[in-house]
Amino acid sequence: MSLDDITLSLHARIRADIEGAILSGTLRPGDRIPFEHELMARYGCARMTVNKALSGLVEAGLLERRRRAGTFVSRPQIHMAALAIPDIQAEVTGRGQIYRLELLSRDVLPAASVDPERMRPPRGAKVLSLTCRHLADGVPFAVEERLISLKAVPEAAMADFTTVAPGSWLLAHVPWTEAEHRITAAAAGRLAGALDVDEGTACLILDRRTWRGDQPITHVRQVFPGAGFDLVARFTGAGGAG
Amino acid sequence: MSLDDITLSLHARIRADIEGAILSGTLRPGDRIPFEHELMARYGCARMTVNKALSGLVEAGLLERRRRAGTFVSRPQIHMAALAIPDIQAEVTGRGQIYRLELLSRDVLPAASVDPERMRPPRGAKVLSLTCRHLADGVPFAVEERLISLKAVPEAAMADFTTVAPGSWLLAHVPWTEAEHRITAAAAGRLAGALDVDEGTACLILDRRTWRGDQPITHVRQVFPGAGFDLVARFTGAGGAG
DNA sequence: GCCTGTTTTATGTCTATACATAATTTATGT
DNA sequence: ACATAAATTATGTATAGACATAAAACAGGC
Repeated sequence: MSLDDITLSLHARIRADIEGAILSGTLRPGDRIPFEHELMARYGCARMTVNKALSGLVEAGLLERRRRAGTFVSRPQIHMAALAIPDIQAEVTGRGQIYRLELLSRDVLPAASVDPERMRPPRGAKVLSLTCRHLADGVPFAVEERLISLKAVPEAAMADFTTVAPGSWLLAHVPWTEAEHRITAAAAGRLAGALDVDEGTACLILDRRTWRGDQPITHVRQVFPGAGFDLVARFTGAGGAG
Repeated sequence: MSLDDITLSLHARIRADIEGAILSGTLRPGDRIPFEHELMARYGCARMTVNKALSGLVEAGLLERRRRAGTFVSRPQIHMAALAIPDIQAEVTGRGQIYRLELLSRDVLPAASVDPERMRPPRGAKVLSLTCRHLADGVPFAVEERLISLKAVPEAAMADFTTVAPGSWLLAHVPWTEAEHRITAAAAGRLAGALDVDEGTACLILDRRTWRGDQPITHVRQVFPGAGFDLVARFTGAGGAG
């Protein structure tokens, strides 16, 4: 037990001890950890206290429990990395740069004319189609082409997207239940002009789709010029060092 | 309460009810959920049972609790997407294609000659440098350039990387405690030949670094030709639909 | 108004106990 | 030997109570 643990509650301390042993490699995937009654004796507490600590670690995916057999350190097969994809405005501001938004186009389309690859709005629905440019310190940072289902988000028809980025607006107004991200690389192509780069420049493309139940909410394709923008994810956890 | 809940334990049912209300949008970010004593009365159970259900949802990030104020639906500021970055061999095999590995080069370098941008091995350590090509049905799928610290993983010096991909081998043998992923787009450049594409072709570049404590384990740069490879993440959760 | 304590209240943590359940081990009958 | 039943055991779930603690609400004094 380390000195700075004195402020932690007992169950948090039990949890931290086991988590530490897993993260340091003392406990390895597949290892059995002490039985609840052993931990109970070691920490001099009730079983519920131990149980709460272990339940938290199960929830976090670090432990697995098998009745009659005991509690084991998880063996993470597929490695899940947490990748933060924040709002572009927040990203730019967070870098200490000045954010500016430009609305390049705004149209309301009938559902039938929407590319079903991008969104499948319900029959008869109207869809708001937006093209925006995000600038950081005056330099093009990303261009986005977005569809918003006005059936799912009727308020979007009234929103002023010349000052608030559609992404930020939706983030604050509309909850989703399902989402899909797709990350690809491609040449800048027809958006090269808006990004101030050459047509052949390699760009990072982020497709994001969200739903609420069965109903599509939005689809956005954000194009970042290859240089200057990375998606970075740093995290702590346990797994095989692939 | 739905009919298929009859098999769930009470705390799981409370949890499912609240989770459902959040995911369906009935409960929105920032909303207060009923107090523990109210849920206790509603479900006719002890407070610990309610508490366990809510604790799980806090752990999962769906709820936030404030003493004296109550329990609230979380307002996810930064949107975290779970992105699965599995082992390439598993990825190819999972697509129903035949995986083949080619080891293009293998060298042991002194720490001093390693680009510190890629890895900062401890003084005097030796580093294994590998270049591999991954093929799916005979077609180049990715090329990787990898460094492995032999100080951290001495067994790697003996491993046969002509049959097992270094990523798969490390995944199975070495636990990490910290990792960093970086995703960029760039032109194929000098690796174009190995990928059978044109030099200017846009490629997706995945940099992955892992540590165990302070000690670096591996750095790998995997280059995927833009066409044919996407990183896709599909998930369920709750948040603003940005 | 503004800055204090004081009270209230919802969550935080913990106990000691009870019975349920699933899986393993041991015993038993044929 | 083998299938079957019984005992064992670790986790799963739940209870009813207790005291701690942080934050909001309220009061009183300046």
